[in-house]
Amino acid sequence: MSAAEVLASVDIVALRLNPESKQLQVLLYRRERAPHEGEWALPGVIVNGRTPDNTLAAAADRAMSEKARILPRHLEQVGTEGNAFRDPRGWSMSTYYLALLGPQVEAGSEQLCFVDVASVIGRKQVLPFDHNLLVQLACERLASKAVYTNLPLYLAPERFTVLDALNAVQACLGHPVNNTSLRKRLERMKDEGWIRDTGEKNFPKMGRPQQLFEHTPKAETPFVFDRSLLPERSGT
Amino acid sequence: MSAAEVLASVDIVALRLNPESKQLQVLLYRRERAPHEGEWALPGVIVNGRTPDNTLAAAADRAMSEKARILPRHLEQVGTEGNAFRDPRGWSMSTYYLALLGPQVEAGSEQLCFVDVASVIGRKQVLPFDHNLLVQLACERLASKAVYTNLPLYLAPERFTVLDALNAVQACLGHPVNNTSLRKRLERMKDEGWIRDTGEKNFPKMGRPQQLFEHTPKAETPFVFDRSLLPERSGT
DNA sequence: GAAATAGTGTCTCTGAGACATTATTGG
DNA sequence: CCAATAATGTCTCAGAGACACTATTTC
Repeated sequence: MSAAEVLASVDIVALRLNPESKQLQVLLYRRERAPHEGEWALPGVIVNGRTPDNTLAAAADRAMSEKARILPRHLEQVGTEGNAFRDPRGWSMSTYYLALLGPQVEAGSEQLCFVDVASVIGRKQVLPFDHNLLVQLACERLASKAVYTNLPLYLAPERFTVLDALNAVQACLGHPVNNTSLRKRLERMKDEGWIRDTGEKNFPKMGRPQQLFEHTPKAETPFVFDRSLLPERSGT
Repeated sequence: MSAAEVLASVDIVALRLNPESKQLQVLLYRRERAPHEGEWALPGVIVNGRTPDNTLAAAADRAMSEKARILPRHLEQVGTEGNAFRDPRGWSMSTYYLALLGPQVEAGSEQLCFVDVASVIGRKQVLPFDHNLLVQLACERLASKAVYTNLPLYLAPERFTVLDALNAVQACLGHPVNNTSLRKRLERMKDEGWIRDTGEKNFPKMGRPQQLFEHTPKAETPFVFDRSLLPERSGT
């Protein structure tokens, strides 16, 4: 049996919105074992018949609970990178997941930290293996889904304002989004029972108070809008 | 090294449009080895450090060329199923790809055949492992992309008519599509250089001849439309 | 009351979709 | 000429997007 096998892991790209900068950040875990012991990398677990997981999804859950100690609001498989070069131990594959966290989530441990996604994708922060690439691909998945689903709302506070939602969408897409369009989308989601107006208000330092909404997803699969928020068709 | 490893494979869900019925069909391969020797299953290859592939994508290419002996027009990774139950040999994973073929492609061998996707998804045709599920998930990926991209055109003949394109889109989506909308989409693709009017005509048995177009993709990534062909928002 | 910010209303534009009209073939 | 089918044009509708205007707070 051994001759037919390969090294496999599940890695998590867990994202949150930095409450101050409104930029996307990714959760990193300080590796306890070689290779790359002590370096910051994506949290993940090895999978095989000897680890406790019966499925890949269970392994992803275990990576979140054991390593990250955070229950994500959203978790989906993005893809699998497998090749002969990514791990010094030989041919290996990583099935990587996108996890979305609320902005109030803290690292809360010496083993964990959040770093800006931009610095990871821009290679200013270099991660071991091909983890820079995995972060980039997971963010691309998020961006493409943010165009036509409510996925960004999983990054907003539990009770959110229109501005919170706008910040989340813009962080995912990487470009500014029309305020009116977003309001109409929220209005539609409210009509369909996906968000609720709590009736309460948030009182900023200045200006009119903001309505507080609550995200009440009706299904595992995200809410789908039938038109996109694509920036513009550039004459490619 | 052996204790940390797992059985991994790449499997291909290769689809074509049946030229007569205009229904989606999936390519099957008669298994040469146990388990499930002699049964019809998805074509695939084992991956590990001893097989000749340096990457998963290379393994997918090898599965197409060695087993299916067909060069697909489009090939993309859909996901990875991994668990303790899907293979009698133990914990295993399959990274599965969606491949799109032209309608003129024939099985051309005793080892290969095409069967209707509907009978696979409906479990009238039972495949080994979890291959029924893999076919279903790949078709769902195709359907969701057909809503807002040109992916169905990879299933149409090289020189296609509007009706060919319509049949392809409808087969992917599983519901009827507005003729005017599709025409406008083709018009837009023509303006952007993604399809070309050959100037030639197809002469059916009766009626006005049909313009013949040619698909001339400008990139690996599909053409993206900014509104969907979703059937209607049902009051969920 | 002024500044600041949130929320509403209105208008335009684009593309989906329904449908009528015109065009081009074979019999 | 008629049947059959393709191609074109017209109108409606919904949602993105721009922007003016109104509302509600703090200082």
